[in-house]
Amino acid sequence: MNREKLLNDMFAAMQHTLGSSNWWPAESPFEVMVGAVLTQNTNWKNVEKAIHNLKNAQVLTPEKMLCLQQDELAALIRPAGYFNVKAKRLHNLLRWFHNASEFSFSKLDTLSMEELRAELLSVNGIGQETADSILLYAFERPSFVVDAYTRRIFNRHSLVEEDIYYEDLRDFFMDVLPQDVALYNEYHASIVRVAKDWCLKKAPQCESCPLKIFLE
DNA sequence: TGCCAGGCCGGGT
DNA sequence: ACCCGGCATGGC
Repeated sequence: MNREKLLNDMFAAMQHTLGSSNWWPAESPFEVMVGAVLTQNTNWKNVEKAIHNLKNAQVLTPEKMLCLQQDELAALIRPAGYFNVKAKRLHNLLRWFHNASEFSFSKLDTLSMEELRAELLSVNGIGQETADSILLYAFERPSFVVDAYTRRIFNRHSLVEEDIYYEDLRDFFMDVLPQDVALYNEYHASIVRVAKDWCLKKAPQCESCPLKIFLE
């Protein structure tokens, strides 16, 4: 099979049906970073409530958030679940951000994408998906984000093994797609929308799914 | 009502 | 190299 053509065709089909997704609704790169941690294994609706609380308390800035006690931060992000671990993880991330660049996104421009990725992964609580989400949606680096939906959908289409490693699944896309931030942004967003709007329905709407024609 | 959501870590084998 | 329990709320 020609993986490059297949991935391009699947993307075109999703775009045709969905249009553009305008994804990761956030008012700033910093809000993206925070949301990336808060959404770990958590419904986005709950994350929105937590972010609302942070804005309401006027602490959605790196300086103020790092000044909060962990239990104060935890109380604010309570609706997002796992609030104690997430408060720790946010503080870990913020301490790194301060040490690495004094809370400046642009100061990290000198790092290569893989260097920056390794830095993020060194933070306790930042795993591969969270790191790639931050790279793509906050730093606007071309790092393809894969998640449980990506694995499920591409496995169902017999394109990858069900237990493929995160890194290998990421390479499955990055080895053939151009290193393009807008493309990766939209590709990941489209996969999530297909999963939610077709696959995860109580009665899956496979007949009308934009990816249907790519099933063997 | 119970099940699950845009994971990750630490400890065990 | 895997496997598993813990972490926790709100929506359906």
